Amino acid sequence: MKFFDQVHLVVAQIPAGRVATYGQIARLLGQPHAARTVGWALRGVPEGCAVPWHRVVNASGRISIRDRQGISVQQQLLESEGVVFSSDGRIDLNAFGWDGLTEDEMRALIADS
DNA sequence: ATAATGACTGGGG
DNA sequence: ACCCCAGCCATTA
Repeated sequence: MKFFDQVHLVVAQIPAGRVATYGQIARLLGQPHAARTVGWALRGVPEGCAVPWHRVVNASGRISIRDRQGISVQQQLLESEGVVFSSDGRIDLNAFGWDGLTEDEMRALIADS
């Protein structure tokens, strides 16, 4: 299984109303320095795909998309799930951050496919 | 096989 | 707290 697929698998575990960071996903997959690659993996997620790509933001609680279009789209999706953005466009990770998965849960997840 | 490409990060200034 | 910069890494536009 490719790294990208594993990324999609993990991201699919993030519950609505919660957010994770690129680095966090990378660490869960045992590649603590592949945060950029995680972003790359999400960039190509098709529109109707089940992967909740919008629930991933950067370590400072901000949206990392380049164009304004995408930013508003992601922010809108998150707000519709109850995630609150501060006036400067930041999310309080202490309040909305995802706990992640235990090592056991991770093993079970990667086991299939 | 090589080089280029980022939706990243942590540390320093 | 903010900006800049040097690592980092799977994939291949």
